Amino acid sequence: MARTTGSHSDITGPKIREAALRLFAEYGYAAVSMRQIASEVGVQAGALYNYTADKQSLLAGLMRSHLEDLLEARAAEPASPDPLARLEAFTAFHIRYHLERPDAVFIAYMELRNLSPENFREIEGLRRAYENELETILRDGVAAGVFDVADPKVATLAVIAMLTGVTTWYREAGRLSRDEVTGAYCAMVRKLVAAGGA
Amino acid sequence: MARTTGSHSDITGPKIREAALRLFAEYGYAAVSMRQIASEVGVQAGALYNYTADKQSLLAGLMRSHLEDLLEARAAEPASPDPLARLEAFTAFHIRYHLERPDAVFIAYMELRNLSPENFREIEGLRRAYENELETILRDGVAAGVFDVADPKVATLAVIAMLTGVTTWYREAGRLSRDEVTGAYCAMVRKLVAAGGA
DNA sequence: CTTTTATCTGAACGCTTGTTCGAATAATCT
DNA sequence: AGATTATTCGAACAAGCGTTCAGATAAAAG
Repeated sequence: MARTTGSHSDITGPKIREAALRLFAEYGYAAVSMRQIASEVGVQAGALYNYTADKQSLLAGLMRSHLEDLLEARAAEPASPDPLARLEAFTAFHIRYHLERPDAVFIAYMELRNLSPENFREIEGLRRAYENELETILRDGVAAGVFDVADPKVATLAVIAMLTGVTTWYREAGRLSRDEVTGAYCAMVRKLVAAGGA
Repeated sequence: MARTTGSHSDITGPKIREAALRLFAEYGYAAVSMRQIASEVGVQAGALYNYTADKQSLLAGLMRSHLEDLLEARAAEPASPDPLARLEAFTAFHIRYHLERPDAVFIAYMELRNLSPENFREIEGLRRAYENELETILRDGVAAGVFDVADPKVATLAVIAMLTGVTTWYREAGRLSRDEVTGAYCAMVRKLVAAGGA
């Protein structure tokens, strides 16, 4: 047997990426074999190499896509001149976006050590670009006198860690809805950066 | 050759745990082989099985030790009747303790998926016990009227995620000292939970 | 219908994996 | 000194790893 009926790269390609994403998120990059991915797609292991140069590139591609999509979606959001409004928008966006893609989020900050140095630098640059979005908001708010943040860089990392942490415990069937969680975090972030008289 | 001169379980045992901790943290549990660990210790792979039933137990043991040590160290800290003082103490303790053991911290929340179900339940219980420490502080502060926290459970998870995040970016040679970082986070946490008139 | 191209199989490559175990030697005890 | 115990080696096991490739078949093009 050889080429199978109905086979097409437009179908198999995405299937492979989806399977890899799911399996990497569940078991970790190193613990997942190419044969497992292939089996999930319904194909032999060798066929994967029509779609990726090697296992490492498959991972790097998933991470790159995730971060590029993230930046793109963020850029598509409506902007506002008001720092507080921008901060709330960022918070809500971050939580919504991340809760919708728990697998990609998990991989993108859990499998960094499995990247080659070049791939690592690239992915890290994309992440930095995203963090800069928040840092800029904080700096603008401080300059406008509506935020009180001693160290915007540290505050940026603190807020992002806090927000991303949602993905580790949020469950669809849990006590709180997404909107309730988003509201709770918006309130906490607002207090965290608030200037004295707010 | 067989038993080597100077061999003793009191020496080899800890050496194995230290090597495993370091390697698991650097490359991930699944990516580290028993032979790598053995080689770092200066021993053949078979010798490891005098100290652990299997690879999985070695990981579980490291995680258990870390969390038990954490709870023990926390219990040894002096308590205070004042919620705000307790919160500051918790924050400072958490950051200090975690910055001193980056490897153990990394493993303890990165390798949860490599645990068997029983091991997972046990480790998860220990983590919950630690989180309860903070949650109790927050609830007490709310009851005393000095904190304003809408959802103490969510706030607990948010604060811990924020604090633990320090280990992902802090570098000894970086811009800020440990004390400066601790101070910055204490200030942020204080604002995050502060009641209106604070 | 024939040719070209895209896609997949299936076998093979050398290597590594976690784990077991009898035999050997060092440390300790009597 | 002799006996016992603790500790390690070194070889072996079956299984699985990432990756390559010639050959086969489906899809698309002419």
